[in-house]
Amino acid sequence: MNQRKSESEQCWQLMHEIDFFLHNVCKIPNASSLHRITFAQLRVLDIVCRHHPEGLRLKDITRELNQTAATTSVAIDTLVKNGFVVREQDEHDRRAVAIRLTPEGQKIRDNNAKQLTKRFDEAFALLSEEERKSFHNTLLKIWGTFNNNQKEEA
Amino acid sequence: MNQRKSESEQCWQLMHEIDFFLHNVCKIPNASSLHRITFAQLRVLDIVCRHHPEGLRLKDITRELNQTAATTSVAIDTLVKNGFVVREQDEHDRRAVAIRLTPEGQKIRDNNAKQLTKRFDEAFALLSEEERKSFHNTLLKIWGTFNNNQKEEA
DNA sequence: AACGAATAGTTAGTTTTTCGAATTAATTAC
DNA sequence: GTAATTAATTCGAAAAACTAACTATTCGTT
Repeated sequence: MNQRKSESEQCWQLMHEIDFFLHNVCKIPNASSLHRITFAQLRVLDIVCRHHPEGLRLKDITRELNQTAATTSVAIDTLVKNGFVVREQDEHDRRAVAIRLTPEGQKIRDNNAKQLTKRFDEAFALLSEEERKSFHNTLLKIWGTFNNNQKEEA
Repeated sequence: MNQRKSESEQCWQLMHEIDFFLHNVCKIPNASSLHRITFAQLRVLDIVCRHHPEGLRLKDITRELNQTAATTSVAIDTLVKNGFVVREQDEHDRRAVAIRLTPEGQKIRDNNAKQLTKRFDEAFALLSEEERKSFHNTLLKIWGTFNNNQKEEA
């Protein structure tokens, strides 16, 4: 007989498992297809791609990844080294850099995203548009709660 | 008017969000003391905990993590070093090791689970009954999809 | 206008995570 | 009883993450 668990407990455990599955979904068996890029790098590339062609600042990428600036900076280093993005001076603020996608970066991103997206589609196929939206909203709400609590503790 | 996003794009974003959510919410800020454990390590500890007190073999952990044996071995190294698990000889197969939780490891894991549950409780308190149920159902649905897919592949 | 505070980003040093390949030891198959 | 397989470890290397210290620029206040 399975022991009674609170709804909260069930939920975070489910999220744990889903997160784990998601990362496995991202492991493409035919590894040659995840061409010359790791999943973490692809995520950065994806963020930059969504802001093509204006580009965006390192600060913004850091926020979207919810990571430290140092981590992002190093990640960008690798992407620059591989020729997928470029660092440019921001016109308005000379402290800032603008990260922009190169044609090569765009190509890599499109190729890889296509394959991953296909797998995601299957994974989320059972959700209706409405369900996804509602789920998305609740996630944001919960996240908001956590954020507020954290600030209070600080 | 906000531009209509493709279904794929929404799924991709949902995946980013779940991942982001987990990695931030499940980072318990009280990492001050000896009770320091990373998210990846907690995942291993969680697997071992589910097989307490019999323990389980490195091979099994590797499969559950969907990772290489080398990766798992190194992860176990860290957990052993911190006193959260022990390596023991398997009785039936002298090549194999049995990974078992220590009381200290159990404590860490329980403590973590308790805090996470508390966080979700707080967040859920601000949601309506309906919202909570819908969220839970969606989680179950996604989880179910992944489980089915895995079985098919096997 | 000038000073200090705040912000953007980089660099250095460390630890963790991951992989592939090589290695050791034990077990299974024929 | 030898060959093949399996379980786990080790090594070398890269990526990813963090903190802390640092440079350069901008903002804010007086």
